[in-house]
Amino acid sequence: MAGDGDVDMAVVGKLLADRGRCRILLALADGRALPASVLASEAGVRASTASGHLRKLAERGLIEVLPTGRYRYYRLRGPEVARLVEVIGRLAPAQPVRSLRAGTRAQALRLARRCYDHIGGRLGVAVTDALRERGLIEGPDGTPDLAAVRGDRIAGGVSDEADYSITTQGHRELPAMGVMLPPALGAVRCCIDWTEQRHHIAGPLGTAVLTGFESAGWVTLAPTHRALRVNERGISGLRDHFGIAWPPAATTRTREQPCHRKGQ
Amino acid sequence: MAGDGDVDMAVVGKLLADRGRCRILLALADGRALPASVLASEAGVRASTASGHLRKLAERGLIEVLPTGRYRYYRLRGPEVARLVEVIGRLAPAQPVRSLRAGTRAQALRLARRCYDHIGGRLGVAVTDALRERGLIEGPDGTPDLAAVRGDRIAGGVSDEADYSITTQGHRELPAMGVMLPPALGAVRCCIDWTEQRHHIAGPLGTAVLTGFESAGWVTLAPTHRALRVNERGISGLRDHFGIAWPPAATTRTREQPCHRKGQ
DNA sequence: ACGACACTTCGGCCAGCACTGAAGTGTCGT
DNA sequence: ACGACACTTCAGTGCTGGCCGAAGTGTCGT
Repeated sequence: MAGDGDVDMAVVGKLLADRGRCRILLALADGRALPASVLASEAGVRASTASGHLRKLAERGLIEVLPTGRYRYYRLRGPEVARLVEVIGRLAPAQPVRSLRAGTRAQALRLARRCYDHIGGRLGVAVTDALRERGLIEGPDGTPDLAAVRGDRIAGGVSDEADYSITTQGHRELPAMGVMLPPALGAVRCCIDWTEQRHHIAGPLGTAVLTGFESAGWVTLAPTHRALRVNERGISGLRDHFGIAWPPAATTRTREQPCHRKGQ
Repeated sequence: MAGDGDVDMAVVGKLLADRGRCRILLALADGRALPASVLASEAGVRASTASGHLRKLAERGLIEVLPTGRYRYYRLRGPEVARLVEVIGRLAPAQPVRSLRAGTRAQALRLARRCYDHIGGRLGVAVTDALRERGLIEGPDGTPDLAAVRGDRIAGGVSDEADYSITTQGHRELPAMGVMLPPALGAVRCCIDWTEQRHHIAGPLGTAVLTGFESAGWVTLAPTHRALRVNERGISGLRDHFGIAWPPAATTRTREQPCHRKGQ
């Protein structure tokens, strides 16, 4: 009687129940394709174990494989998987930082990272803020950043997504700023950054911004992980076109995981 | 070195790795609060087992408890959890139907169900179609239903969400149709129905439509599960105001799970 | 042709966890 | 005050599944 004919979420849940597999998905969350050996070291397990993980993930359609010579490159299978990673990330606690390297790496990720097809971290939020301040995009009825206003906890009821839209001014000025707008572009999807707890642009506009930045040579993806590095040209570009001072002043201390305190 | 300081998705994944717990979440997916005993039978386990599940889910902030006398009502904690259920549901396969009761129940769910704060199933899609055909909402650059056009598989690259917006005509006519528009309403979030593989309205407008239907007494929630039943008044209301013939002609056969065929 | 390399499959080991019945706590009806 | 009821905690049991090393397959460099 119970749950028959319903959807069996547990088969996907089991895939997400292992730390190693989650690390693999997280490593792929920037949209790149990575070989099995890299994913094994990313997951912190031997090649044989990682191979089993990858097989299971591929069987369920969460990732796909691109065989290339003796390497086998894996990548996320479609944007819905990236969304799944994002949504779970918002509900999950942070892992404790156990080494200096991990600390600097975590900080780099907090600063700027690639989320499948758009920019996350402080840079993503800063760009979103800049676009709004300059009137290129606007929220529903022109409200400021909802999440920032409320400053809520994750479980506390922050509207999970807000829908901004591009203003006529945005349509006019954005192409000049290196952001090529795709022809069919209605509203702007925004999701909440799990490090910043603020809205940042995603969706088609987010993709356009990221590709614009990349083709202008402003940002480059770190070789081993999904952190984005802003180079000299990017720093001046952000300043001149967006009014963003980068890197940001280190006013915000490394804010620890704001999530669920245990036991009610 | 691996994954430190990153987000630990596995702790959430472990919660989703059990069929019983998933059934609990699914039972709560309509936004209601249910007592532990009901959730136990829904999950197909003894009360003691269910109690353990509920404790774990509550500890991680996925659900919250409302103690009322000797009953303890549980409900999802916030819309992000409902989103998580939706997102996973789209990637998960259907459970096999093992009984006649389960079959009719599954069919009722496919027909119309409540998804936390909006309508899903064929009814949700039908309403969305009706609103678009009558010019009350429109997609980016007025495209028809993207998912319907492509007819794609889940993993095949259907845009996971599209953003529609309300037309001026919609702002004028919707209130007369019993749909009270909230003041701040920019774009319309749409998500893809996991039974219909088509867009249906969610977000604020979805909530407004559902509450409009409910307060007009058109639909009622089934007592034991999240299926929505359309009564006489609802049938005529849907016909007169939306041009929807309900119940729909049974042209579309019970389409089986369209998901991942195993092994590439 | 040879070894080095990337990756997979297989067998065995061990930990974690879902499940239950029984016992305990708090609440409701009479 | 008493039993019925909703729910929780606890101790014991059994299975699922992650992990590794060793061995096997296919690919690349020289």
